[in-house]
Amino acid sequence: MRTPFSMDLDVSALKFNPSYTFDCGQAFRWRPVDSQKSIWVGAIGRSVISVTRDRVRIHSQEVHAQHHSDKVLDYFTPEDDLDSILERLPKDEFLSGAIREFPGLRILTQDPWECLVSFVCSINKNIPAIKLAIENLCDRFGDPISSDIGIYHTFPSPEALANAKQSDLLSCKVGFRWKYIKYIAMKIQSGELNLESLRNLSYEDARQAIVSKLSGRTFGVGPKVADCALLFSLHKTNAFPIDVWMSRCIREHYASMLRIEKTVLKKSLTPRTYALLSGTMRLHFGKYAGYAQQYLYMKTRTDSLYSR
DNA sequence: TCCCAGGTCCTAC
DNA sequence: GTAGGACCTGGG
Repeated sequence: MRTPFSMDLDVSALKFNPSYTFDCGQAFRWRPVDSQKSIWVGAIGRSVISVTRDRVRIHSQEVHAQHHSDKVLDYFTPEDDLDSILERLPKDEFLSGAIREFPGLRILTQDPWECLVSFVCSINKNIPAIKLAIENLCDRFGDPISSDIGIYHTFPSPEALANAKQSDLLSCKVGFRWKYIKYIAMKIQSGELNLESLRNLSYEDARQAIVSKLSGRTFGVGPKVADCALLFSLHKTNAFPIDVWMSRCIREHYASMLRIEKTVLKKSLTPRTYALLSGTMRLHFGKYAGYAQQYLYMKTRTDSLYSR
């Protein structure tokens, strides 16, 4: 019987808000464990993690978890100085409101494989259903990790999903996405696509590498899913994913400012339209466009909930 | 019971 | 190039 091990990291300097950061749709496995949403629990790599505003606690039965502490800290993107990033963004009334409303929203640096598969699961699903499917995959195909606060599961390895049977994937409620997940897992397992190797590439080059390997026939990685993986795991901060919410946001707040023809926004989001909108927003917001996107996303969604 | 969901693929023009 | 439909399934 191994002794439960835990250690704390002080993250007060990051000035981050767990609720906004974990609930803004960039990650799907974090859960609040109290009604005030002040403590959140999830897994990073092979460690169970609990998080508050000021500290990150690593719970483990594996002593080598000590060596994970750097990796755990990296997940919270400590190199990003939130104040100066937000300061640098070109302000308008809507973005300023979003930043005031959601202080401490940070962009995480997730595992790229986990992030990519998670966003493939997001295709044509609502957020509760996305969370359910991902949790099912982890329970079914991940490794159990025990801790003093309970048993969790790692995110499945590429090998586990590459070798998974169709029926077992379907039992996780991933639906038609099962074949996308399996094919992507096979590409990673074979080494044909190495996501980690894209870390040092520019946004454009990393994007090209993903799209050339995974876009098109049966792979399920279109421009939106690719941009989410680039922003939320490979930390290409100039990526600007366009989804239905962002289309609405642009139509209502940026179309006239950025001289985007309204007819463009009425049409279905073709690859060309996507490239035009995303490119315009990247040009406008610059190096940290992805941060702007997250704040705008939160604000647009929240405003919509209140106006229902 | 029916519609919709942080999209993508396929087919027909 | 692009519009229109299909797609698994759970939530509202």
